[in-house]
Amino acid sequence: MKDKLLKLLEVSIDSCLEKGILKKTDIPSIEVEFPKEGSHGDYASNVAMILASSQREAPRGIAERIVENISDSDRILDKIEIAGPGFINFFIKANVWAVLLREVDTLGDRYGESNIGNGTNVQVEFVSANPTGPLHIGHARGAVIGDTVANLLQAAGFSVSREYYINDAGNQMNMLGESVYYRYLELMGENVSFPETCYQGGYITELAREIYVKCGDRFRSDKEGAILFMTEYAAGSILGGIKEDLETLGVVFDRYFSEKELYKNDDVAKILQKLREEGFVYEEGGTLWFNTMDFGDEKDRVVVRENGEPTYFAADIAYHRNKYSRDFDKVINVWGADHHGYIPRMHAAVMALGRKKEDLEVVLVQLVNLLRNGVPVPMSTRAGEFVTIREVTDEVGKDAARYNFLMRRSNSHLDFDLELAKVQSSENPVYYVQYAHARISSIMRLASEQGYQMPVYSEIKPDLLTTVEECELIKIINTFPEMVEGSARTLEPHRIPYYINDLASKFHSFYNKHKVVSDNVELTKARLFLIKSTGTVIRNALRLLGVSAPERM
RNA sequence: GGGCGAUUAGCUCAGUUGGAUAGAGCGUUGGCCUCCGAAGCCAAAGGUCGUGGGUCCGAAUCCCACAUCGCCCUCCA
Repeated sequence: MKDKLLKLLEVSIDSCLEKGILKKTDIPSIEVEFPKEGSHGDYASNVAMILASSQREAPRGIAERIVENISDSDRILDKIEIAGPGFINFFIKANVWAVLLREVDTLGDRYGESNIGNGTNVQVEFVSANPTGPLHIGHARGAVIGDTVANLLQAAGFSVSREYYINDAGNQMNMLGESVYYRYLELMGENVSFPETCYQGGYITELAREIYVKCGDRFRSDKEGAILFMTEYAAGSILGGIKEDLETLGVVFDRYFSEKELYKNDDVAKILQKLREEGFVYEEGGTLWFNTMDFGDEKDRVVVRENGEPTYFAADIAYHRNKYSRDFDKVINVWGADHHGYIPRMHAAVMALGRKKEDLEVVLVQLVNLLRNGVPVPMSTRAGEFVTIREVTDEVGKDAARYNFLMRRSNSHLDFDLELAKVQSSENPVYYVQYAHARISSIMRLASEQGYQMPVYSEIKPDLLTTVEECELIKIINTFPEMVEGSARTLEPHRIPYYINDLASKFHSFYNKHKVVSDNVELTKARLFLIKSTGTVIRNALRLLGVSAPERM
């Protein structure tokens, strides 16, 4: 509908130019938007006001001429008004709205998809937590946002791959092995003082016990061998647990990429050599520096330490080079907001690799404040006190967990209240939209008991859907594709929950005002078609969020 | 001290990238089930968009300064 109006305006302006009633200046891109106020029409355009400065003329006069030259050949317009400083307000005839539903019917499950991605290969890297402990609530938010961003991009026509980068090569891995080793010694009755720098969580002791049961005291006097083995064992076991936990959230990756591989294949050494050859790095004080300041970073960054070991950053450069070598046109990283300081250096790296800055986009996810009945739940990774993803999903369920993570802009702090999230009432927004879907299903069940088949578009009389509530519902259904598109383009999944909430609200209003199944057969068919379309959109939207659309609840 | 982000109704938050009288949910108050699911609907009350300047026909949105809060300023990951 928007496109049609844009076309009308374009044609009109063109003919004004031909007739010479408008000066041939730069014509800006025309915009049509939804006015908030009902009396301002169904759509409004501000072209006249934008043209005002270049035409050197009052906007209202320009608007008048544009309106006079609009030829509404399809006869969709009820009237056009010029209002305020120079807005052109369009009023659409009530009986043309339902025509828009045809598209929902023909596309079905695919309604909402677009092709702005045009098959571009995109990789979304997210979670990427160290395999040194179970995932906590903050990781869960990143996981759900990353997964949903991937869904959105897919729907927008990108070819998407989900990847988890396993930091299994640094110091923290030795620390993990050591932690298990000390617990292991404790189990055998040795008097050891457990270092403060080690991982304190109870899962470490459990791993030690497992190893003790399987291997006995074999490692008692072989500290080096023990740590090597236990690091490997613990990392594998913890990663396994992470994968299981992610699955309870509905998050599945296409690939897990190990940092160790980068060293094994000499990728880190190779990229350092390449940077050296191309003059992006220099030596100073026994360390190797990357000149990231040349790319806008606030200081240069170390890539090889004084002790000869490459930094995490060096591995990350190698990793990103690897990504681009796999033909990803674009790479999206979902990071915790505490890493925002790393964006400039990563962009520098990407540019040094000969890529455009835009080929790497970073989505920042703010920390989660976990509450129970409004009271903060204390968490400290170091002390091993935290609520894991598993505990959250067990308690509140996948749907409520995901929806709560997705409701807010990812770049703002989130209060996640365990009690609120599992309450099955109006305080909890998930149920509001799911309820709308269940209600639609219920009406359709009733209708089919009375012998109605679910109608397709060609079987209904769209002219019958003309009440305010019906038109409002159709209008919002019609904006779903552009909503998905915008959400994908800006990498802002939170727009979708807001949209569905609106949609559900419009549906409920319609439901409370009008009867779907009535004595009037034609009207019943038309309305059944309307709620069927509504259900399709709710289902499609919830699918993007990874939330189920129940038929009963 | 420097950088980034935030500041919108009592609370939690949106605000379509500069548009008309700033919105939603929760909470509060009052209505709506002999009738397709009341986990719902309708209505009311509630605002100096942190403060002060500036740009613009027009600012919650863009620019500058200040205030408060958070995060980051490792040769840790």
